[in-house]
Amino acid sequence: MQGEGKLRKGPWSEEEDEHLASAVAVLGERRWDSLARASGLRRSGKSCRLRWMNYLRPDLKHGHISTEEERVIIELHEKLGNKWSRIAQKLPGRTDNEIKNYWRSYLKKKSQAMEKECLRSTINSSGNTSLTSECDTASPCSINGDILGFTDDSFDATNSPYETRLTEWMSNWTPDTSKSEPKDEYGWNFDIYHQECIFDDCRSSTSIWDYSLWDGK
DNA sequence: AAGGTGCGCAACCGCCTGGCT
DNA sequence: GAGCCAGGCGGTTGCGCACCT
Repeated sequence: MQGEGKLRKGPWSEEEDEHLASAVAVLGERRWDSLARASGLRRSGKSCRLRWMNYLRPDLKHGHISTEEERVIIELHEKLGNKWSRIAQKLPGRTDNEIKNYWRSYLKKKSQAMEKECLRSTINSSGNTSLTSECDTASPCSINGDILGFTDDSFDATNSPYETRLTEWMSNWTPDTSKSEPKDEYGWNFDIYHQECIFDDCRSSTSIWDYSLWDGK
């Protein structure tokens, strides 16, 4: 298609950013292939669109996801699943890519917390560290070792297609009903995190963000 | 100080969808 | 209705940086 040599890939330079911004100012946010050609940028239309949408758009927020934004993401993900663009529509200034990346790291933290909880429950109930029936029926441990056929070391809960299954599983799982907390006003259950804190005798938090800041020491 | 490891994020890939002819 | 194409979207990869040992 592009008869004028190879298209550039990889990170965008400042000059390219400026060039793209000027082109968008003149031609508008559409016809990205034509825009890419007309601007002289040796980038694909897709690449230009992505760079503009995810980085250069003037209305974008840059920086950490706030607690409130996090709440919205969790709530909407519960309703919509991995519909990142739909979720992003509800968060002005945030991109689908940003939310998707955020969710992946969030999910990773969450799965790690659950593995800890699973181990803790086992230690409490049996006095040793081997997995028992408490963990091996429907927990991350069983997903980890039995159902999906991963070893503990190789398991990565954030990778699809297991991500979806783990998400579904987590939305239903209550690790220890004797210590369960009521759901908050958004219908979200913080059991896992509270129990981690109880275990280390440092229970003071009431939000998942608080937990994510806790480094387990 | 150097090497290893984990994390965050930008960017790419490939499939899907909708509009146009 | 069929085919084509641009754009949209979700999944994945890879790089750079910070932190740890």
